[in-house]
Amino acid sequence: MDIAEVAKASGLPASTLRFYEEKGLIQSTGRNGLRRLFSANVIERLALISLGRSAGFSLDEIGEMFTPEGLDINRALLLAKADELDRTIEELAAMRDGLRHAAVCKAPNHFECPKFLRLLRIAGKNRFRQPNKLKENKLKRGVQKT
Amino acid sequence: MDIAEVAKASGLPASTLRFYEEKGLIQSTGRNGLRRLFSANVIERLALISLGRSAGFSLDEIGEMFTPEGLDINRALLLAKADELDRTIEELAAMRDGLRHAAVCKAPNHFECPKFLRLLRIAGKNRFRQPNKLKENKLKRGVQKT
DNA sequence: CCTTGACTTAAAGTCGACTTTAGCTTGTAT
DNA sequence: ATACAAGCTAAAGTCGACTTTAAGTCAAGG
Repeated sequence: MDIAEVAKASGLPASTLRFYEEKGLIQSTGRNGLRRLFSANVIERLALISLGRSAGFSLDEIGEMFTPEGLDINRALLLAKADELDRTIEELAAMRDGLRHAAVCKAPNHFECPKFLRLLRIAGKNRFRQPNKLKENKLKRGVQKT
Repeated sequence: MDIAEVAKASGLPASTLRFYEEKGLIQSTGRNGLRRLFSANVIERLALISLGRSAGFSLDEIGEMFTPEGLDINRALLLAKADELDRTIEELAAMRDGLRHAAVCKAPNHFECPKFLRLLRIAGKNRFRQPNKLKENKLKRGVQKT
């Protein structure tokens, strides 16, 4: 299949496919002139990559999970990520509760509110970040070059 | 207090404090020569900012919550973030379960495993990202300019 | 008075995952 | 045979939140 077909089947733009190939995450099976040719199983591989990304793996980490023959799941790494997710989930849950409290708390100064102070303590422990432009990108991507 | 004191009290590097001031998130009360002077309440403000970051707010969003007089918590925004966190937590939990399953699943091809396929479906819905270099940065920061 | 170390600024650099651009090349349809 | 849409490459740009760098200022201690 050519790159456009892969793009359509995987939902990823061609630029991303080229980028992934350059990174060694997928391979093309050959060329027809200049044009890359892919075998159908690249679709599964891309699904795996998307999955990994969703689970919080970096592209490099995902790359390390693949062996020449195919995917070689590193079980220890999976379990470590799962544990990491557990910790993240706990922190996010605490934050969520704190936010809901803050929204109704009527203490004039939040620093006098014990719940708020607890929240502050939790927050101090860790910093994580989330992007906030993902949907926009998805939308743009869908609309691109109509 | 001068910037070094604020840095120490807040745990943030001076460069970050200047950056936040430039962004309008904090203000200095004046100067002693070139040097910024801060009033003590900037510490609380910084705690609030760190809290917001931990809860997933962007600096711009945090900025919008402050009014000239101080902080003016936008309750609707807080609740919306809390709901967003709920959704994120659900997805992360599904991912975590999927990872744990994948680590023990012995199906030769994961695409034949229904649990795995369900995971794939969930992953397809959303993409979120997490950084992976935060601790390193923190460590480096502690060691800097010994 | 002079050194010095903490502070200042503006501008550039970093990180990860891509996207965009500019300028070519080519398979395919007419 | 020729046009042209679709592919190609290398390089630069983007986003957010900072950090780093280079070059300059200056208050305070000796």
